[in-house]
Amino acid sequence: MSEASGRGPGRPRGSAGTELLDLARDEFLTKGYAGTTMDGVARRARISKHSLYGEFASKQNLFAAVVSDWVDRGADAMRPHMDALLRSPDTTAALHVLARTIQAAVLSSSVRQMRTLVAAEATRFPDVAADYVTRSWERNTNSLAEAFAALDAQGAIRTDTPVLAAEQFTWLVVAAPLNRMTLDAGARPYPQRDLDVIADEAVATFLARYGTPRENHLA
Amino acid sequence: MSEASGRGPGRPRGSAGTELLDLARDEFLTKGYAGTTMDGVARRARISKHSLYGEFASKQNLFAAVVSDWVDRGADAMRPHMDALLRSPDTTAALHVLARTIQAAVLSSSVRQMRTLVAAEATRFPDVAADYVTRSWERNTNSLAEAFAALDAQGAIRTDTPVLAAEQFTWLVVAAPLNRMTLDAGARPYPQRDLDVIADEAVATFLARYGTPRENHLA
DNA sequence: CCTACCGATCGGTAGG
DNA sequence: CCTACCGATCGGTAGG
Repeated sequence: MSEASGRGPGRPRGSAGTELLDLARDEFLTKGYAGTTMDGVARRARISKHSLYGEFASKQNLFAAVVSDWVDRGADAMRPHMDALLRSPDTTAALHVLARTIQAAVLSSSVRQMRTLVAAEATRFPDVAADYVTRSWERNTNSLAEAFAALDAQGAIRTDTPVLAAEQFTWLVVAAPLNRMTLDAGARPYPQRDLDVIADEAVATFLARYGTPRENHLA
Repeated sequence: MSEASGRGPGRPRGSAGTELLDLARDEFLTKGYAGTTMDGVARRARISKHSLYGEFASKQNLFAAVVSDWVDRGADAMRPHMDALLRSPDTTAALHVLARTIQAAVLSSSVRQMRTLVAAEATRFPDVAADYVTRSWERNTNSLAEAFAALDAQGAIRTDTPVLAAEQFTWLVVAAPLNRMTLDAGARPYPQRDLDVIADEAVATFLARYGTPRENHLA
């Protein structure tokens, strides 16, 4: 793992593989596509540009690899949280927890930066953008939709359109703060108290529509 | 208005004022900030770079003017639609109409492109981004919140938190398609039928939470 | 208004 | 011969 673990008496190796992709990702997220230079990536990785071009034939190639690697690692981030939702005896409480989990994930600095970057370059890199949407957003939405379908079968909620319910839940939980944080990067950090209110109200609205009487959600 | 309406026998004038801002806006929206060149703007406006720098001292200055002008023109776009909502005897039907109006506005190509551009440059231009959020998004949300407060007073809906209700309504209506269209620019046009379903389901969920019994929204 | 420039820096490639 | 890498510089283009 250490970049200084040279073999033999030779020069310490620079970054490569996953470590190189992480470096490059940070450059792209911080400076944007146009603002990122191959020189800068190479310098930061302590390798020559020649070596960098040996791994990635062009800047476009590097960009696509960075986004693809990022998508790989976060594609099923929501899956582990679905079990807790399905096994909880208190669906309302479990939805409150899930709402905060989704907020933490989607509103994280890295996810917001990656969304902004991919959107900004969607015209130049339509394949990268399409891959991001399909393997990241649609995958996580489908995980939640499957969980909602299972809850419907349990009688804990009631919905015939679980995908639509999953999208409504997700956006009730994150859309307002995501919009604000994305457009107004210079603003003060979003208060946790405001996020809690939004999460609570999202669950309340969701259950007003999809809750079942026996769960007594609206008490 | 015509750019060829020279005065006297002289050379036809190039673009200036609002027309110049429109040209520059299209350049920024199409090519992004970094991809837009002052040479390109000047050439397209048929003025010299010298003249362009006479009106805007720098590229940053031009960018700020373009966004500010855009915000000026669309700041209160939703206001005229609030009257129809308040005067309609059928609140449910009026909300369906409003949902489609909001979709048409927010999902339009120009609004999506401007959102993406401002977000991409929010780090470099925090003031521009903050101005956009405050005078565009917050203003329109507040218009809707005022209308919801009036509907509550009428007994047509029931809410003690009209701003929150307005945000929930807005994002139920536009968040999912906005996310898709923003991230996946190369995709086929969003089917109107899908937008209609999303609008209808948004109204249904909204009224499940905020509707009043006497309106019989859930029949 | 235009041509002609500047200092700098870009993505990509050369020889060794 | 191979790999991994270097210093230097290419042709073009950016904002000004």
